[in-house]
Amino acid sequence: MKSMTIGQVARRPGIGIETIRFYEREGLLPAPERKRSGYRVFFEDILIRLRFIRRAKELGFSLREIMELLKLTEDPESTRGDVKRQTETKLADIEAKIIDLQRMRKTLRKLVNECPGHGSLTGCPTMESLNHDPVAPKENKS
Amino acid sequence: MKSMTIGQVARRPGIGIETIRFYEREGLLPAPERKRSGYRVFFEDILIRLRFIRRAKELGFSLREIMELLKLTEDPESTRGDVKRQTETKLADIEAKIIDLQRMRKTLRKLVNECPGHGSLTGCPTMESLNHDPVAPKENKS
DNA sequence: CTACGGCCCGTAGTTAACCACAGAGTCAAG
DNA sequence: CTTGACTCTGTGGTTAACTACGGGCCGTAG
Repeated sequence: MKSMTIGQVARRPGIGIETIRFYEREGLLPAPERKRSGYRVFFEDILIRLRFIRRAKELGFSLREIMELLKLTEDPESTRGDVKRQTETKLADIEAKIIDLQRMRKTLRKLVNECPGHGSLTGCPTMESLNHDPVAPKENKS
Repeated sequence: MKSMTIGQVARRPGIGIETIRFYEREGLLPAPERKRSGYRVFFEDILIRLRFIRRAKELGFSLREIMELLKLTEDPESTRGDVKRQTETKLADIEAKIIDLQRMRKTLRKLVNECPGHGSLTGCPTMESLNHDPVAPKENKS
């Protein structure tokens, strides 16, 4: 088992030393072993953990949600159904966001198309629209 | 000209008194008139302003960007081209976000479909995937 | 042995867009 | 005149996910 210092772990692109300590504080990483000096000692498994976290983030999971997922892996009672439910929830979240953004896109496209792109601002269709047209409300909360 | 207090302005759904003061501090609203008592005095035009802000927010503009837009309306030199450019930029931002989310959606859908939804976590395809599969990286920056 | 880089901890700052609160003055109804 | 609702300012807190910093050990190459 070759051990690593925090700096060696962080050397892998995309992770800062501070981030690792932050994840540890937040409970996303288990408290690592320490040398007598207090230096953290890491092994291969930390890399797996960090990769898990990074990939889940790429999929839109928040750190809080990732922690839920990680807790599942430690609970022998947890099932694939639990994981599937979380994934489905996140999928639904993301689909809602897409719909939201598509609505914005539609309106913005209309504005761009209507805009002559020259002339003074007086009567500018885009500005008029912002002043008067109702716009589909943006949903909130992730 | 009927005047309003800040409370009467805020009575319109969706705006808090604190928000109006916040917008004022941030320069999104002009400094209003005051009574000798110090009370702010508002007129109809504030409602237009607030509506403009709300709609631009619904379209995904940040307050900073909205301020840019508002500055344009006050600069006689500004043209529709200026506004169009901002709108196009925002449209591009939003399209990028949509693509990003669509990529996440695709992966999550795959995970949900592969998931049997029952059984222990050992060998759960979703967890395996998070541990091992490369996932298309999420773009960052708004 | 000394220098220099690595690591420790705790605290605080960052961004966005607010929300909350304390303590004080104001306004209007009765 | 009193009461209760409203408003004022200024400051601080919130959430998310880090990032930075200061002061002080640790470890190792030369």
